[in-house]
Amino acid sequence: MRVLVVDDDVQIIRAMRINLRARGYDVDTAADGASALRLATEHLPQVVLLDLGLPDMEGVEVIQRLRGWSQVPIIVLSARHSAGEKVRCLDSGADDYVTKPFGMDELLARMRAAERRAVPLEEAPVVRTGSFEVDLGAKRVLRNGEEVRLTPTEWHILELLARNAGQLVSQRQILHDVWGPNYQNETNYLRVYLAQLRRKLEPDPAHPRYLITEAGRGYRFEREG
Amino acid sequence: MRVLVVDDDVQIIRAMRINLRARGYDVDTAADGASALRLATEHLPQVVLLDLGLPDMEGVEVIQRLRGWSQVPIIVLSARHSAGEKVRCLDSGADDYVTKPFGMDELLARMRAAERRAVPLEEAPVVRTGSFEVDLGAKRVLRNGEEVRLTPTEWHILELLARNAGQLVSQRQILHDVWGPNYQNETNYLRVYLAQLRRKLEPDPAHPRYLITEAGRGYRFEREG
DNA sequence: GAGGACCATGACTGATCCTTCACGGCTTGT
DNA sequence: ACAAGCCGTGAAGGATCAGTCATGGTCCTC
Repeated sequence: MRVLVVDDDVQIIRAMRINLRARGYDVDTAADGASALRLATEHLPQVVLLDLGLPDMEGVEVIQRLRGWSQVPIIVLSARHSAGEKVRCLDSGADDYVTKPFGMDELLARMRAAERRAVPLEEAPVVRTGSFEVDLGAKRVLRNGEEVRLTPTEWHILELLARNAGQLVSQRQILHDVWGPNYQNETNYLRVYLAQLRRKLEPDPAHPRYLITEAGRGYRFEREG
Repeated sequence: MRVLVVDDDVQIIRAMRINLRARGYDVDTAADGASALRLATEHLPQVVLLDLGLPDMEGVEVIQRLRGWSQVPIIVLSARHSAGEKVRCLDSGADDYVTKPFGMDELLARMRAAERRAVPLEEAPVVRTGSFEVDLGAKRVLRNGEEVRLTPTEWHILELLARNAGQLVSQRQILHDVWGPNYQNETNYLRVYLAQLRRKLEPDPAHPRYLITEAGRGYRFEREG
């Protein structure tokens, strides 16, 4: 669940990032309207928390430009209690308007409410190869139409590689993403799990076509065999 | 555009009725939870404005019973500033929570926001498997043409899985949806209830074909055996 | 107040998964 | 050719997770 936090106050950004991370959100942050709009197009967050009073743009303008192409829930955070501002934001397309100071619990509840009724816009993110397909939404892998059973760790690694299909993912990055920051030297694990993934997915596990090793650098998910 | 105003204060009822009428709404009013629920079923309002502190029923209960069959936007109006109350209402299914005193303009803007994103209600889908069918609209399960009796909790879990048929649903998500945010570690419950569901629905409960466990990941409703 | 339905909770057993190690092949540089 | 890394493979112990059964509690009905 990805959330985009837009605020020009570094303190707030930090506090929000910590709080939201702890609740299991992936957090993007932006300090101005332009980078907010860019990040929104790149990462497609499921919720946007928008502070008013950005340096480069009116809040209403950010809302309108987001609404130009996206239905993502927007929750406005603001210190201004002006009723007119609330009405303008809500009528521009914001979903909710919370005035500072607010409790984190309340904000989280409002985020859940917004997510709950969000249009399930989903484009089906499925990564296909010549031999199997990875359904990132359903969290499952099909090979010849049959489901392949993966363990949590196996899936975690495969998902990471598939989301970066065609690109090299470094060993450090995999270890960090899957096992956390304290396992960056356990390249052992990668060898074991990559072997298991190949055994389950590759036509000829001894000569991988899709899960490619780049010696000393990392691994790469290749779509075309 | 019909709106249902629920409040036990005659003054407020009158004021709201006048204000909303002037904006072109058709207004129903109820002074307690029971008549609110009855009016909601009879007139199918497009928005519900719900005051807390009704004489006969907790606000959360009204929300839950409405949500049992309706997706109508619910905006809670309350003099209580307690954060816990807000969280409970929002997590029970309320769309917004406005604290008194509030400006009429703000309320109207929030109503417009709620109406805007209200989904035109979907047709009741039925999820079929080789052994039974789940009627999400009628909230019941048929097996060999006969109704299977499910307890509320069993149904809640089955409904969640069936709505996401084919997709993996994590344990956390089920626990959060069914028991609330404070039960995310009670994986015990899932084991017990999944066993009960299998006993009632699976042809061979010891070897489930439709309610699939993925160890460490979650559960999956599988349509095809 | 007796009974039944439903829920919460704990204990036990079996299954699954993770970690770790050992060994051998392959590549690279000297 | 040899040594040193790096990688792939298989297997074993221990940790974690799931299925099952049993128990006590609460609420509602009769």
